[in-house]
Amino acid sequence: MNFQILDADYIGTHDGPVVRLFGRAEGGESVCCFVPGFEPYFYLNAEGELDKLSTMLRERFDVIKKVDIVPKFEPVGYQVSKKPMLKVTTMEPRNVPEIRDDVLTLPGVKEVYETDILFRNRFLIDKDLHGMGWVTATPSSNEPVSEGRIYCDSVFTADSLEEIEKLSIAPLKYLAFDIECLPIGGSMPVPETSPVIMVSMSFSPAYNGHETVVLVAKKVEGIGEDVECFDSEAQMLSRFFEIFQEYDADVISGYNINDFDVPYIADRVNILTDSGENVRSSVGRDGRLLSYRKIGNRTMVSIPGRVVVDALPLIRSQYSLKRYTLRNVAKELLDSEKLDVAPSEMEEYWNDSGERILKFIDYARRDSELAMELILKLRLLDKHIAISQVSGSILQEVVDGGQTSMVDNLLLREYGRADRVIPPKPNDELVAMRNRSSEGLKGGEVLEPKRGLLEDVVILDYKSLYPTIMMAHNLCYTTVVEQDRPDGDTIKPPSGGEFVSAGVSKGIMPSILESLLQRRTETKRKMKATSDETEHRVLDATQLALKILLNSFYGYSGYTRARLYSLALANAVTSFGRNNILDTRALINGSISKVILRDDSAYFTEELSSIDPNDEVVSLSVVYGDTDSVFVQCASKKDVSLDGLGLVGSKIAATVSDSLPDPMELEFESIARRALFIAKKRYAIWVFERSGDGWEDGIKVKGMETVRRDWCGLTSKTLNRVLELVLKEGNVESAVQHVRSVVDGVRNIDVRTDSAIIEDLTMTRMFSKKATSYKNKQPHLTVAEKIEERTGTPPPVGERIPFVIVAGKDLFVNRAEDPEYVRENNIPIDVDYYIKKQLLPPVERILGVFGVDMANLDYDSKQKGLFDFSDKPQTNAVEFKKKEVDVQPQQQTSTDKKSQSSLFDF
DNA sequence: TGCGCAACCTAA
DNA sequence: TTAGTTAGGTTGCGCA
Repeated sequence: MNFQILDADYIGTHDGPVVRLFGRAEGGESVCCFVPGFEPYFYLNAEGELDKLSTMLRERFDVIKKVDIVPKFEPVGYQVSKKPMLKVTTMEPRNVPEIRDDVLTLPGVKEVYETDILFRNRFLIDKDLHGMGWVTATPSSNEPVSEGRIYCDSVFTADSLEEIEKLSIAPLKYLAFDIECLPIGGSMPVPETSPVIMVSMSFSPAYNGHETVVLVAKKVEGIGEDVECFDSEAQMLSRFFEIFQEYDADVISGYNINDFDVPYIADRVNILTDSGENVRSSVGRDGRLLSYRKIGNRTMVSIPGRVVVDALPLIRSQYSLKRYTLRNVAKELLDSEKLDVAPSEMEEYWNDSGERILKFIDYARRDSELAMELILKLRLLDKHIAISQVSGSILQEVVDGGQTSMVDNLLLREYGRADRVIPPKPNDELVAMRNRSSEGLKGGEVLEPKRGLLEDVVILDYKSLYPTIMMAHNLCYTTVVEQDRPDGDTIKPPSGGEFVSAGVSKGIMPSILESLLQRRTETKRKMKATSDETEHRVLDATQLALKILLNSFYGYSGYTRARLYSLALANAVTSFGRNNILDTRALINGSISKVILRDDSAYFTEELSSIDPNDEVVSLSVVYGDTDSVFVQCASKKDVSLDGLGLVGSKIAATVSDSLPDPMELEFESIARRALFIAKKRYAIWVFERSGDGWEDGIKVKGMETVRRDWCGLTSKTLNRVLELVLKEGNVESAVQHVRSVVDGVRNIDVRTDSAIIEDLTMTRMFSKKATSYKNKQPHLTVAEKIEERTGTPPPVGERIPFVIVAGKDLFVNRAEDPEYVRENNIPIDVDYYIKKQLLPPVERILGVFGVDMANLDYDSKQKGLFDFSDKPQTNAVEFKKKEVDVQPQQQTSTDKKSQSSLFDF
């Protein structure tokens, strides 16, 4: 039987541990496959006589099943040869963590390795199986080991198990749910007092013909057949769990279920059970009851055999939004409206027996529908499924965890193959030491931008810079020269240290990266070849997953909580990177310097015997660069077409790439017809990218206020318009006019008549830590406190808090207010703050390039005297701009070229 | 007025 | 038993 591995765990039996693989088969059946016979173990590094130690271990610990002497490399450093270590096999997986500390106290024992690998991961790694990978299993005649009912269509013990190559994804079943609770007096409901009154469920594919089902804990007349009514909350919840198990979903979803719905239901079940009701909350494929664990601030939910996917954290990490309420997310990402009953009105709606209760039911239904839509329409899981397949981690681990677990997984696999052991995760003490001992990790190089408006800038970037550096220079934990001296070449990074060359010993990490890169290239090739849309999507997710993994290794190496942490390695990578971008700039400015365009080809001067009058000579100069990118300004006497600039870009890319070791590669990315550099990491460009045979244009903004969530929408919108006018139309005058009209509008805001404007004046900031650990007061903290005063509950840490600044004499931070409250109470906002602090400074940073200043913009300012106010600000601005431009020689040419175009056409 | 600091968010 | 990294700009505030 073939099935895709969704989840894995193990159970203990009197014959030792038995692994359970849960999955979904090609034909659509859910599968639970038992695999006996795999044993837990760890490694031990000791000095002295290993035979004696081995005997001592077996005598001392009766949970040790056997001890073998195996040759292994230590985790870090180039080593000429392996050394004998002990492989300790225990009876039960839990024995490994139980005895690891005691084992360390035995004489001669130096270190223990791989003592904290979850048994299911150990199994998957050793058997070369992967999360979301397909396996073919031969069912055994043996009865499946059973600890009670398994909620799967097919349950069997496997004689043999092997991974198979298969691109498709099994027909997964999704269930999204959402609960409604009855708040007492309009405040936040708590399980101790507020019952669950409705449960809304959405299914994909449908459940008995229903896409949604709503369960209601009271009798209601006039409902449809997809609404079920119950006499009590307990009966309703029992039905929920019954449907849950009957439907047998692979993916359990909802919005904020991890932090709210799941704990709430679990708590309610306990409360109801304590009061004598009978609710069995069976949800696992092994019948496990619904439960959750609090780890620090976060709630972890796991359901054996299924994957719990809360849409909220996924959306938080994948989309940059001002707010992550379901209402806002639905509006921004699905363009659909969430329906709501205000908490204060809920009781009224609930107690109604007519239209309002029906409305309430429909609203509830909508919430689980939206969660399902988010998962399916935004394809939130595709990337995670691909990462699971590529890294080998179980899907739940990929969804919940970060990059560490995927890198761990890949490293464990390859270290194992190369007979190297891996240390356990560092304890807090070691982490503290690593953090303390910091000579520090230096990062990427950011080139000083040439500020102002530039034209014809070719943008190039390094393809996977850090991974390719690691490959090119064989940088790895396993190649760093520490204990043994190599007999052969070494590589000395600019940061210091020494690594053996690939000729001496190829590093494990470079090998992993190479195979990931190769797979990515292959996947992209397949993508181009296929015409099947589903296949294309799967391949696209796969290549993206490969890219994410490629880029995770560097960060891991400099992460103090990583199993393998090496400052020498991480610093080697970035130091090569810094040198590389500086060398690239020198090469382009220096020996390349000019490119000549002739007959749709690009040449260097030395490639041509003479310069023809029809040749276009393009002079190059690097005007900006950040870590792995270079922006090259192209100056020419004549206008150069996009295709011409494309040729220049490709010529530069090829030339620079040729000068670099494989597989480092500079790629031509795009062309900015106009580019405005404000500061490092802050710029806007009118960019043209290749699209089929032609070019596709757009405006790209980096780092400026338009893309920052702690600035108000009014600023973003105004700035975007200004950038568009300046970059696309070259029309500074219109930009100035636009800003003036906006400023005018703000001056005349009357909150009482125009409460919609509040939306545009709202800023948000993340409530990033407990209120007590803030050293300084913050505007969003002020609002958080006010909300707590008003409702009794503060917003949770991690939430983005919206606020506006209201009029008054007090300190800025104290005048932050909840926008909702401002709307309801018609509180006047601080018009001056919005003009002087929100609108004008960012605008001035842009228009200042053309000589426009505050006085030109805020012409209606009541404090005219503060600024050097001019009679004819608009003319002033433009004349200044013209002069500015004329002063710069690079732009002299562009002025000539474009003197008839809109830039100076006024 | 200038400076240092905390806090935020972004680029890569 | 959580969590890849550093570089960099901007703001508000308290203080010399």
